[in-house]
Amino acid sequence: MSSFLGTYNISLDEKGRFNVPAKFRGTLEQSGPQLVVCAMEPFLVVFPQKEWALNEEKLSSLNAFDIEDRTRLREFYSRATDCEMKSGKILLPLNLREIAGLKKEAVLVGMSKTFEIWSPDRWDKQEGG
Amino acid sequence: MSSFLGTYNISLDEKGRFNVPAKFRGTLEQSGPQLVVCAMEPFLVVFPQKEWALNEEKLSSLNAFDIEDRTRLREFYSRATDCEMKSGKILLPLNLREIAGLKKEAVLVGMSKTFEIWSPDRWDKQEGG
DNA sequence: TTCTAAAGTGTCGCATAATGTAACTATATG
DNA sequence: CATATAGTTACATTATGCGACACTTTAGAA
Repeated sequence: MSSFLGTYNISLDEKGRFNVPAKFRGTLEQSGPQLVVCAMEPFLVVFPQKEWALNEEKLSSLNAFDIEDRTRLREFYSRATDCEMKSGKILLPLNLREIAGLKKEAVLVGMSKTFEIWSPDRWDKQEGG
Repeated sequence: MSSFLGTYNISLDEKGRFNVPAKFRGTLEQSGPQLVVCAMEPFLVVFPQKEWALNEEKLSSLNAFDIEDRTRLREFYSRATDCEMKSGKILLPLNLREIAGLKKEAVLVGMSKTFEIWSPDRWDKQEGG
């Protein structure tokens, strides 16, 4: 077990926090409350700490002194935020909510090792299309 | 979690200091308050002491008798300044502020092991483009 | 040296944002 | 229905960012 599966409709409070669904909570707690949220264009991706570390390893092959490589690294890191689950909740920073077009409602989508956060209308669009 | 992530809008005081965001502060404190700030053309890069040392190692593989290598080394070292975080703040020397076009506002961009400092307009330009 | 201006440093308080707690509502389970 | 669990809202508490100000140090001129 312990992988993120399924789709959940959740709501954000006025500060941008949401309750982690009970089934996700168990999976998250296995790797500690630390996690990284990263904007990937139309949606957000939540990485548990370990999973993020694996990603960083892949990125470490890029050369920080090469302009193009550095730009790619920047795109990735600049839109990431480390946060943690506290009292069963995760706070999404304002800038990430804006990038993802999140207001009051959101859709969580399990992706096995990670899960995604969509705005409901974007989700419906890509579901329908 | 000890890596620099995310984007922060910060402001410089009249002396050119800025408050290090709380999340960066923890990461910085792990390697001591000592750090090196280095100009990399349109922006500045802040290296914690340890990370700077690793970089020096890499650069030491360059050949000091090769003109091009030597030029790269010179570019790198000549525009670096060592400074430190004091009372949670970092003072950016005037010459570096001028190189980066910094006035009152700035954008901090996490790059995992280091972070960058941009002037807001340059940052918007490279984001949009 | 002494004076003066400029640059660097520490601290405090306020406004705002982040966080924890608890109460309340909804949904599921038997 | 009664109970338990999950989800939501609201409010109290705490932390953070930032400006203001005072003090210290440095550098140069007289």
